[in-house]
Amino acid sequence: MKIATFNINGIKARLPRLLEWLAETRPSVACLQEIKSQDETFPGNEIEALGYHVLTHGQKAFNGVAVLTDGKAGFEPPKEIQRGLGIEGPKEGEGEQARYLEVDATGPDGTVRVACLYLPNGNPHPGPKFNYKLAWMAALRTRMAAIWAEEVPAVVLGDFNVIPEDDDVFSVRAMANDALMQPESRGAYARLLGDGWTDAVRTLNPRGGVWTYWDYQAGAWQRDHGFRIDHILLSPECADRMRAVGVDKAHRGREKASDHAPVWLELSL
DNA sequence: ATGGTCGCGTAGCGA
Repeated sequence: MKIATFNINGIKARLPRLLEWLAETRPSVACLQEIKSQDETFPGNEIEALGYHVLTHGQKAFNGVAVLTDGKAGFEPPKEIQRGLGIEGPKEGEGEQARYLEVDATGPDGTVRVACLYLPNGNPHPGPKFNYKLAWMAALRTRMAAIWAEEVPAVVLGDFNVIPEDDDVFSVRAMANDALMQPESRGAYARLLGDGWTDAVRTLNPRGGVWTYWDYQAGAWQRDHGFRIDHILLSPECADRMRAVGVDKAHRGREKASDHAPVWLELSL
């Protein structure tokens, strides 16, 4: 089975590109971030027409995540396990932002726990938004420990908004003050790996230089000024079954593209 | 140091 993550940066602007990507690459499970839509107005019908089941966790205008499963390939609708991590947004009285959706994905070859996440950006640093990011990462670590304890095949993936190492960014100097690569952000990410989770995308090149995001500004795509912030973490039950991993880089170069490229993993399960 | 570009929703915030 193939499990993918794609920060689409707005479903209203991205629907044609999303449908195209689904049809061309046909992931068994697709995790979407930044749908920027409420559940009621998410265009599920057009995605279902391709044979996908759709589960959304959205909010108005910002954030929002979704999980799709390939009904045509014999996958059941995503079975919801948990939405949200119970962390209040950084603004007073704002409530919780829509950033986490955990499901069981069951297909012909078995069940995988899939946690789709959109981690807070955390800029500007320092400040309340950065503190919110760190609190969110602490809650994520707690939740991942609970998943670990279930000893099920599990994949935790999405836009982590963390550049893990210096060789995961086009220029350390250009990004030095960004929340995405502060020592606290990196430390929290490193603790997840220290807990035993495998960074699947890192295996593409252990020396770095793999990008999943290119800014819209300053000709970043044309200059290949990118960085790696979309990650796929595997429980031990999945790490042994990893068969292939990749970045659909060409999709970043298309008309009206997202600023992220899709990232995927093939499991022998 | 600044400005550079998008999306949502239709001003200004978030990235």
